[in-house]
Parts: sequence; structure tokens; C-alpha cells
Amino acid sequence: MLGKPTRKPAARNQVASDGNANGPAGAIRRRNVEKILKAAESVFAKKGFAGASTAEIARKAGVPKANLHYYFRTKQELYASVLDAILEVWLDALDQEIQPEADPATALSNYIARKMAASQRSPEPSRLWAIEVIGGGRHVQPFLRNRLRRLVKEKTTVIEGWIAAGKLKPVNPTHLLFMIWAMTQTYADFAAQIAAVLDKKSLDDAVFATGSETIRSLILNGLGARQKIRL
Amino acid sequence: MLGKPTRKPAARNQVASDGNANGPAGAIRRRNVEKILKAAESVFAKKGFAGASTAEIARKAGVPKANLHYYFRTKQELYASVLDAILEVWLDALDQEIQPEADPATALSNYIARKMAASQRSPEPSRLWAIEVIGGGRHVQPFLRNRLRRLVKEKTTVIEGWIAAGKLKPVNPTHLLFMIWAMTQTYADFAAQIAAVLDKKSLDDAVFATGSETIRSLILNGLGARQKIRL
DNA sequence: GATTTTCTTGACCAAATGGTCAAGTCTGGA
DNA sequence: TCCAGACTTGACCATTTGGTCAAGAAAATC
Repeated sequence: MLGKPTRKPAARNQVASDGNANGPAGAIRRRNVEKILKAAESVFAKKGFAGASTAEIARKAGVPKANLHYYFRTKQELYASVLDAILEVWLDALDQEIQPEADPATALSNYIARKMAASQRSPEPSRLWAIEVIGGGRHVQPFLRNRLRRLVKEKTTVIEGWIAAGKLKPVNPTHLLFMIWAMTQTYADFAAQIAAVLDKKSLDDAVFATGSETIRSLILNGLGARQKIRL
Repeated sequence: MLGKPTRKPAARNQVASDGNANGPAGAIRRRNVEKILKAAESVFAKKGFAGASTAEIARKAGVPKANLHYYFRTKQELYASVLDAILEVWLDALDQEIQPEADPATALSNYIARKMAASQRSPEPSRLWAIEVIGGGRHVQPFLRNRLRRLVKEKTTVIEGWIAAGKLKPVNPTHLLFMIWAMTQTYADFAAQIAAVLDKKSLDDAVFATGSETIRSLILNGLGARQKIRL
């Protein structure tokens, strides 16, 4: 999926048939891999690839460092695995909400709501993603240039259809997506700054509600999308 | 300015009177400090504080590592100095463009244009800023909670005045600023992603022009700000 | 219950890291 | 010309880093 995630087998010793993703077989492995991935996500999201140490990740995961290296041979491989898990989620919301037959105002509203919910519920993937891209995105370049690009092209066609149908004011649909990503993810990536400006310790529900509403109103008014009033 | 930038003197050996910011005295020092700061900004912006090595910064600056440590005793101190230089620029545009007597459409347009120009001309400060805030913003917390918060409060009052005068649709002015920052800075921070999606090697003038126009139209239409047509 | 496979972990290593130091060179003023 | 202070730099050091290893514990398989 990524550049060169797992050169050889995923770990030094691997269950013969990796296929059974559930069931009792490999339960220990799965549990530990999950613990490590979660810890890694958090540490990478805070310090980036270079700044994170496998020792810290292992400590956070509650396993000895040697055990971490039993499941993930190198830091690179661990990093790639973490990114890989994030990428899937990334595309999901976009793909599901932006559909030709949908009402633009509703679709955009829903998409914004989902992205905001993600920023609130689990900001760390967004932060790790940001750090990776800021650093040049070497590890995700293939993903960006293939899957993401393809999906964006598909979705911009949908948006162009909406514009052609007179449902939206003319806008560059690709940049429109950039803007939605930027606005929604800023509540995850820049949470520290937002909290500081608002004189809060952390972002609460009210902040996310106001944020959602602000984005929605800018986008929908900005595009002249008439919202169907529903009770 | 920052948390604890320069505990003692700025460097081990300092010119007696640090006041003369120009003139031939201390010319060597100034030249070298500048070289190092520039290199540091670039490396920190790519790898964050933990990931950057003083050796790499020194190499990039073209000085031996020991020389770097002559001007900046610790990596911390160097990092603080780099951030310090960035902070000043950060506030400038906001302060200058958002003024009570200004026409809202023009003021917002100009502000967006300046932020976009900054993202294009020198993306690295924006990236370093982002990495720092994503990491929790420990080093800039005092700045965020004091100077930035104060300025934001002042400027949101201006925007509220515009709204009260019926020049803008109602909007949460603080979040409006968050949105403008997010949208304009995404062209610096996420340049790699944008370039990949657009199938370009790097962002050219056209991309920034389209981006500016997209932001402007979303904000101005979104807020119902009537633009005075000028020739 | 025996045997094979997976998992666990303390001890270890080479490389890289931030930072120091002392011995030098350069520069500007008296 | 001399000299004090500013600057330069190779060599060095303690610590941290990613990663290995071997010996054993625990599970799974038969």
C-alpha cells in the first residue's frame, strides 16, 4: 500500500497463514500489534518520525523494546504500518458523502460534520498525517499520487456536475476540497493554538459545534447552496 | 518573548553592547547568526525540534558544529530564537489589515492575499509553526496565551463592529480567523499533498492564484460582503 | 505429554546525538 | 606593533538511539 512498508514478512516470525484476521489463532499477536500501533500513532503524532524513539513507544505500549522489535523489525516498518492504517480512514468519508445524486448542501454538510467528528474523536491520526506531509510526505507519496489523486478526480467530477446543474456557484472543486480539509483538520492539528486563543484547557463540544457551524455557513453560503429545511 | 529562550546571555561570548543592531561592529556575529538561523528554520521545519540535529543545521549553514554551539549554546536556545523571529511576522499582517474603518471586503481580501503571499514566498516558517503547535506548542504557549490572544480579541471586536453595522452576515469572528489561517496556511503546510493531487512537482503561481481566489470567494460570499468594484 | 512454534526480555552493540574544550586564528582599536 | 577580545575548529565525551541476540517461557499442535 505504501512505499516500501514490509519489505519481507511483516515481522520476524509470522503466523503461517496471515489470512485469518480473527479467531483465537494469533490472538496474542493481534493484541500486541494493536497496543503498539496505538502507542506509535500517539508518539509519532507528537514528535514526527525522526523525533519518536522506539523506546518511548514501547514504554507507552507497555511492552519491552525488544518485544516491539519482534513485531515490527524497524522503526520505518512501524511508521509505515501506522500511516497505512490512517490512510484507509482518510478516504472513507469523502468517498461516501460526495455522490452525484446527493443534494449538494446536505452532502457537504454531512462531509464537514464527519471530518469534524474525526478531528474531535481522534485528532492524532490527523496530526501524524500533517507532520508527515509537512516533512515532505516521502512515506506517503505513492498513496498521494495514486489512490488519493484518483479519488479526488472522481469527486471533483461530481462537484462539477453540481455546478453545471446550477446547484452551486462556480468554484474550483479541487481547491474546494483542499479548503474543507484545511478547515476541518485545523481543529485537530492546531488544537493547542485554538485552545490557547479561546483561553481553554482543551477543545470542548461547544468549540467543535461553533467550528462546524462556521465552516458549514462559509461553505454553503459561499457556494450559494440552498439548504433544504428539514424537521 | 518566549518561554525561556535565552537563560543567560544569548551566546557564550557576546558583544558588550548588543544594542547596535547594525554598523560594522559585530558584523561577523550577525552574519553567522543569520546563516545559522536560516538553516535552523529550514531543518526544524522539516523534522521538528526532536528530529533536527545540530550537526545537520551546522552543515546546512556551512559552519562547523562547534561554531554553531558558540553562537547558540543549546539546541533549545537555537529553536527558541528561530520561533521568536517567526512570531513577529505572524502578527503583522493581521494587525495591519483588520482595521475598524476599513471596508470589510477589501480588508479581508488584502489579509488573505498577504497570508497567501507568505505561504508562497516563505512556507518554512509556517511549517515550523505548524509542527510546533501540533506537538503541543510547549515553546510558544506563553506567546499564544498572551500576545496572540490579545490581538485576536482586539481584531474580533473590529469584525463584530462590521457585523453590527450590517456589513457582514453574523459569524463567530474568532473562528473566522481560525478558518482564514487554516485555508491560507494549508498552501504552505500541505504543499506536498496539494502538489501530488494536482500532479505537479511544486506549487506554481497558478495554483496560488486559484487558491487565493477560492478562499476569497468562499469568505466574501460566505459572509455576504459586497465587494466594491474598482478599476 | 512431547514437540514445535510463537512470544518475551535483559543484556548488549555500533552509530549518532548534544554539548564541551583547549588550542588556535583573526580583527579592531590604542 | 601589540594585545585583548572575538571567532574558529578538530578532537573528544557521555548519553541516547535503533536494532540484535540468545536463552528461556508460554501456546499451540499433534
